[in-house]
Amino acid sequence: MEKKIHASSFDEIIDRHWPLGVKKTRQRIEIYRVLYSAKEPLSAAQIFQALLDTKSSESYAFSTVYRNLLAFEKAGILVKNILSTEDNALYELKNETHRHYAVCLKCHRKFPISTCPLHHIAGDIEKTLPGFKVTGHQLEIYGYCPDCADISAEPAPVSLS
Amino acid sequence: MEKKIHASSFDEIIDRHWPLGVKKTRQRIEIYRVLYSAKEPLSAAQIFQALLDTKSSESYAFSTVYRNLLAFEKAGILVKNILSTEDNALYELKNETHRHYAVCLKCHRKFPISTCPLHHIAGDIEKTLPGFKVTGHQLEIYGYCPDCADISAEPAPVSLS
DNA sequence: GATGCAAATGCAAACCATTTGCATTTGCGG
DNA sequence: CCGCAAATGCAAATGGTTTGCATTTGCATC
Repeated sequence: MEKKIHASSFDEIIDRHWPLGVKKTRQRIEIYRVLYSAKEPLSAAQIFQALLDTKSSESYAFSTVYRNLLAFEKAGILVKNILSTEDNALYELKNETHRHYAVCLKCHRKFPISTCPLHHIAGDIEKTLPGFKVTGHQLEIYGYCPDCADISAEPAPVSLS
Repeated sequence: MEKKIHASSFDEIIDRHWPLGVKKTRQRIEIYRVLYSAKEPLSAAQIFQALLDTKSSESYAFSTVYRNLLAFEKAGILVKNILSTEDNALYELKNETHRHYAVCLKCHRKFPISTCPLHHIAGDIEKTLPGFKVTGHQLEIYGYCPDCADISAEPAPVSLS
């Protein structure tokens, strides 16, 4: 595009990624901004809080956050995760590289892992479930992160798997 | 009561699998029985209903089901799953072989798949997150089962991944 | 067997993330 | 600049899960 002397970074990003058929509102843009700058999946509450923090002068409703997360999900630019360790859903933009996380059962931090094992199972599914059309998947690894593994006083591991 | 000659199958199973330190109550045994005879992960509501169906003469409280599912989980004989497609948790006994499921986004049926890809990633995690102690994992495949894939009128796929 | 006490149960109310109804505002095509 | 469908804010509803408390029950002990 002819643009660009240095041209605004975020507006361009928005323009490049904004899903077709989704109306651009102030609230949606801010929610997108929060998600975009997040380093890990966020809960609706975290997103709502972030909105208040950065633009405390403007108003936001919790329901708007939920409705727009759903809109983003339907538009295909967002993934909703539900982890066994959390009692609420986590949301993450989908544009960039596909990732899974290792979740610490103690501190609840999420560490991205680089590999995705879908290829390894795809063939098997073809065989075991002929006709099943795979559209997505979810994987989490549970355990204890280096920081929490040391302190051996682990409270009732509740080992999954 | 006096033992049988033919020694009942289920009592033996119970005895063999019952976790140490968990008090045996009528309700817990019945909950175990329901889980044991289930062919797929069940919700708390399904378990509760099954209790009423089989032993309608006796009383059961919803809270007892939840409390005992938690007790079983802590005792390490049960896994709690939260799928993105369901709005409630699903529970499954852990004794038998470790399994994952392919979940149909339309009819919500769960089809067990035979492979578990953990081995494939274990090495990678060692490398990427040295010191992370893996204790478990969760994986689901989403898509459309043969029955639902045919009927092409798929409502808003909401593709995960 | 009978007894006692901690643990388990039933019931109802509390919780809390998420959803929904409705009146008002806003984006955006004409 | 207008008009209307779509989006928002607010508050109330929803629904799965948890919790407080009085009562019952498993089980170890006598």
